[in-house]
Amino acid sequence: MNKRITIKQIALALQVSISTVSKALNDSYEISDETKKRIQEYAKLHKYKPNTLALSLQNKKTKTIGIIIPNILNYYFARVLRGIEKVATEKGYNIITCITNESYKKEVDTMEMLSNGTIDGFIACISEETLKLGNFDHFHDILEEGTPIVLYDRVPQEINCDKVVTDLVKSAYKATRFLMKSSCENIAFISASEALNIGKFGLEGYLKALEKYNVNPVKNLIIRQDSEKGLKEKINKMFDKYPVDGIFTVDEVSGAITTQVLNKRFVRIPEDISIVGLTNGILSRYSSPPLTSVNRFAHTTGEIAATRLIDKIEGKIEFDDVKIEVVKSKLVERESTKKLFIKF
Amino acid sequence: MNKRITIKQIALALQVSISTVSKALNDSYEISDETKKRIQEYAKLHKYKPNTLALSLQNKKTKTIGIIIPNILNYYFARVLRGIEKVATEKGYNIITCITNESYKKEVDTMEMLSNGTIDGFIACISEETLKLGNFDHFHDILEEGTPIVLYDRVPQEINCDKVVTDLVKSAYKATRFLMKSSCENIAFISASEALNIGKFGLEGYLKALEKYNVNPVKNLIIRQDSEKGLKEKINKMFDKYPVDGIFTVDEVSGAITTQVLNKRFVRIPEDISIVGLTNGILSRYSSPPLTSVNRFAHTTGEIAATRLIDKIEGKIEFDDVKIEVVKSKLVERESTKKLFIKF
DNA sequence: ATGAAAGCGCTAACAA
DNA sequence: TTGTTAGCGCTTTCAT
Repeated sequence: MNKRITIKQIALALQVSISTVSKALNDSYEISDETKKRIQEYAKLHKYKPNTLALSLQNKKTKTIGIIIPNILNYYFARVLRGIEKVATEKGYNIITCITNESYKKEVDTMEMLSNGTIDGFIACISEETLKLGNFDHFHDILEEGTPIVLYDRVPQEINCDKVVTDLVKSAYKATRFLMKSSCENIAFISASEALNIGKFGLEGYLKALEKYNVNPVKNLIIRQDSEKGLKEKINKMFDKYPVDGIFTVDEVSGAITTQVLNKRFVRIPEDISIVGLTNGILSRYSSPPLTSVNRFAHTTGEIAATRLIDKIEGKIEFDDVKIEVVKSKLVERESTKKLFIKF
Repeated sequence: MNKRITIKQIALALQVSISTVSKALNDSYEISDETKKRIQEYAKLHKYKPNTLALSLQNKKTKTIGIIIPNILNYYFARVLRGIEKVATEKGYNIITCITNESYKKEVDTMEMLSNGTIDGFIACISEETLKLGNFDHFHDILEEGTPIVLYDRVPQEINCDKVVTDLVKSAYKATRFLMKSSCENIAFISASEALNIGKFGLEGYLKALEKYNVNPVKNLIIRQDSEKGLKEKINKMFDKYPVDGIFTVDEVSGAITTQVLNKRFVRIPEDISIVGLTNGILSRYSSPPLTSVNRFAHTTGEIAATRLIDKIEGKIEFDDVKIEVVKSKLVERESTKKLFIKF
């Protein structure tokens, strides 16, 4: 079945030694042009391709990096992946992508499995469950073995390796501030991602902004849960009771659901209520109306992570030279907020 | 730096031979319990993990499958990936995911690169550019080498391998019929994915449905382009001129943009105009209102593809036993269409 | 019960 | 210019 040809077979067919073939195929100066030509032509004819496995075994380098993604349906992660992929390809690296589905076990298993010669390094985002458990031994083990890791998005302090993050608190702060600058007075906070960074830091930034502008947080204007279940009802109830005129949503789904509720209640966006989201993905872009939101430059995050990892793999950076890179975010104004004439 | 321990080192440390260590670690009956214990304990202590590369080289099996995805930001593909991933994990296979960004060159390069021992088989969706060029030599080559391929979603007849598809024509037919059954009389067709299967077969199904119900297609009610550029304007113009009361959109973005336009014009959905989409992703689910659309069971598609491929890799199916699996689709009723009381 | 040796496909130091 | 040999980490057959 497997018809792939090896240098051994070429050597046999052409009555030369294996090493001659190897050298000829690598265009070594040691081999005569004539022999080279003969060998290369034969190789081409028979579609010879070097066995990557054998090469990797030899070089102790696989030119592959392992990517750990908690959830590929998350648009942010998909975009990070794209960024990684771009840089990896440019630098001649393959990527092997693994999805943990936010599971601790899956994460441990895959990382164990890959760290046995299959990959030269990891770019990982820690799963929700692992984060909750707080058990990072697998990361420590792998680092100890000398395999470099770059963490992105979710980055516990306990793990001593390179990290790429967005300053979510600041981003949330900016988003909330924007609402206040467009003269919203009762700004609600909605999150369906309570367990994640985005939920935690989003709230932090939101509160920080309120404090800065001397607004007292109102408990009933803050909706926090870790799934979208029952969110619609909660939002409706909040609107029934309170004169909300600004909403800060942490994740895209919250933003979308809020918009659905508002549209159904015939509330005008942004005339009656403004919305700003902390996540800028397709839902925000294609919502009716399109939602103003904070763009977290996922693509850049991926690029930085990949560049850093490959530099480390190739020894351009010392293994112990560990760095945290903070990717800037940017508020993208769309139609869910009033135009501001005073820029700040 | 690289502190991974090998059997050789264990052998040296314990003053036994390499093969003894190998056998002991594989729990061979040949080795005395005592020696086994000694070796296994030492291995555990030093966190010995077998080198996957060496194993693969030996076994000529890598237990890895290569996944080719044209565009990971596409929700459908991301879901297919999940399905593949699930089955692969269950069966102890790793996946190495490559994104072609719809580029022919990228596709050829990655597939060449991986088909040299890195993977045992491919699950691939052909890139848009490759489809346009009509050059499938790389697929033929790989198949000839004895590497199994399962194609999904985009499946040219020229390639003789396993395939998993959705019957898009039928799906589009069903979607259009649904609009007619809810008494729409002027049904528009909107596509921003002209170059893709979905655009082509979507139109075919749409026209088929019209024909079946003796409705003459109106050229001006059909909008076809291969990007979303200027789509909004075109849709607006169409609404200005024609009394559209039903819309069939092929891709999610078209659906979302149509909804945006409609909302902006204060057209009520579904009271004034109904919308049905051929793609069921997050945009449809979280749109205002949520869009009725055809669910293509991406997850199932991935599962089937992976199962088929692994069966083939493991020799449970003959290499030449080639099959096309058609995954059924299902119309998901949401709020962009009127409720039908007569089921059909 | 243990070990020596060959081999998976390839490279590279060394020899001829 | 070409070939021999050892070795990457591991398994497996065949001695011992």
